[in-house]
Amino acid sequence: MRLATWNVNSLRTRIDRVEAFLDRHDIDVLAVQETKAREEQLPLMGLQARGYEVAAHGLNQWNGVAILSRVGLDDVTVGFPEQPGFGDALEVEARALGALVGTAGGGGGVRIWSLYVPNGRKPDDPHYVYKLDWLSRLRAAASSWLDVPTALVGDWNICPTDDDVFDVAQFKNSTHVTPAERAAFQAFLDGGWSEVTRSHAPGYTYWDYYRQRFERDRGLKIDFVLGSASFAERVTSAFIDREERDPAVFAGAPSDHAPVVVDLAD
DNA sequence: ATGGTCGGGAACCGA
Repeated sequence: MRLATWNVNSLRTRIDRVEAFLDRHDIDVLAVQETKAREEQLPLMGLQARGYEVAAHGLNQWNGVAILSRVGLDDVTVGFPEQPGFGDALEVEARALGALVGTAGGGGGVRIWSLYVPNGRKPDDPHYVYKLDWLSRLRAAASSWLDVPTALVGDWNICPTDDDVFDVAQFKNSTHVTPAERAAFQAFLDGGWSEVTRSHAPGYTYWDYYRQRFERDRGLKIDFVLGSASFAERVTSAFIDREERDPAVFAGAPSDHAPVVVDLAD
């Protein structure tokens, strides 16, 4: 089974590229972030023609995540109902989703969570506290799935090491690199999760749109796949599709994130 | 320290 995660920065704007990406790499399950689309706005025709269905989708006022799959789906759970939203009480918290996805061969399901970890904005912003609290709640919620094949995939908005930042000095007053955020990420690893892409696919996964950050390879590594033990042992390879981020390779504007692809043994 | 570029949705906010 081939799994991918990709912050697409608007599914509607990017749909042609998403479909081409699914075709190009023969993807079975795609976890997407920043869909920026309400349910009724999802561009489904081309996806359904390719055999994909939306396994899960959730949206709050400024974001949205989804899981697209062409393999059997089962027992889909959506949302994080115990999680309070940030700010407006009417805001729907739905930036973490879980879906149980059965493998095509039938040999046991894999749980895929499509995550958009809150950005944090600035270390002195209330949203930063919210980010840390959100991660703590996610870890607690996901811990019960450590004993089954589970992957927490998506945009973590954390650079776990200095090597994951093009210039850590530029981030001295910024989120993504603070000790508290790194400790929050490390807590997942200490708790039994394994990051399964780094060893196969080193390098950045995100480059800001401005100042030609991609062309100069001044990026961040913030998109990760954390697997439970029974998921991690099935991972055979992984790669970052840098071409998808390269403005010179494909038609139309790229997302600011590159997709990360993971292969699983049956 | 600021600004640079995107996307959404129609003025700025979020990243």
